[in-house]
Amino acid sequence: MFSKSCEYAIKATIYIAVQSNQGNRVGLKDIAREIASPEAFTAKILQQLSRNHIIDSVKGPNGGFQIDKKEMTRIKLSQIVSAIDGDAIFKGCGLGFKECSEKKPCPVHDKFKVIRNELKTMLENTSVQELSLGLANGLTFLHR
Amino acid sequence: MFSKSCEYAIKATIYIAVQSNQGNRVGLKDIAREIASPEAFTAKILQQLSRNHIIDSVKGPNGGFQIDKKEMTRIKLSQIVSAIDGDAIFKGCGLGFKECSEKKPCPVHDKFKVIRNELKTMLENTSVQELSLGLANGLTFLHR
DNA sequence: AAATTAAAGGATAATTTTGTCCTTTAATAT
DNA sequence: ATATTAAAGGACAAAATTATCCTTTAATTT
Repeated sequence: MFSKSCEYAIKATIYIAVQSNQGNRVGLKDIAREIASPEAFTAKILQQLSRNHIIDSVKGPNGGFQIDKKEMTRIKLSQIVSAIDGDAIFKGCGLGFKECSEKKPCPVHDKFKVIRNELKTMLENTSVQELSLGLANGLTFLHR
Repeated sequence: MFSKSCEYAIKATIYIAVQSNQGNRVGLKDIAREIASPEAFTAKILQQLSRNHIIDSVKGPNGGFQIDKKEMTRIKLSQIVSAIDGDAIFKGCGLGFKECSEKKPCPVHDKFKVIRNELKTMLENTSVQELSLGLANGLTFLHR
């Protein structure tokens, strides 16, 4: 569904959100350990998230990553997915056709459209804030 | 969403279905041309479909691929997807966790579950027969 | 200002997915 | 029986994704 990079991105963002809510800025090592991801690879992903203004990064001692509390409800899963995987999953054809539309649909177009739109809606309506709450409250988990 | 292999598999199966409904057995070259896929790569995929009893293959002169008409309504999209991509898309966690369950859910578990189940249901209830009709009737397309 | 800390970024490597080529096997037709 | 046809299968290659290592840049602390 999502690329590995995107999975890491979502996990990392949620973890950073939890920590930011507690007033903590977190470093790469911390994040990679917490979400069980390769450190250097995770660094690249965090860079992308930072460039896309999904997270903030601070260099130097006591540096690290954080998310502005006021922005946290604004950030939706869809933005993370778009930033890392692009928007093929929201807009793309189920069979990968470039030109697949209402007037020239592929065989699965109508059936696929329904699912794709529901996925899109779900991602657009799910905030990082919301997901971080479940994690902070111990209702959800980022590792086994 | 689906791998390239799986996209080819679905396209090929639908095309074979249309031809089988018209009493034609079709060869690899024909299929690859029609669905705009690399020939040798498509051959591998057709082998997998054949091994999984989704299509039948016949060697030698006038050989090729076909689908039993009586079986055609039985074959669902879900079987093609399972055969080629496995069942991660039906069962897997949205964030890729091995152990993600109701009692130990990942942060997106509840929201993702809904979409995944709808996708599963759609694929399980969509027959190749059904999709081949739209194509045969000129309502849907396998190329631009 | 100098030393230290941590992210940014470039280069490279491993793995997986996608794609190609060539030989073998099995069926049909002559 | 032999030749021909077309799928099956093995080995290999290219491309994309995932992952690692090392240097540079930008902060903070001393």
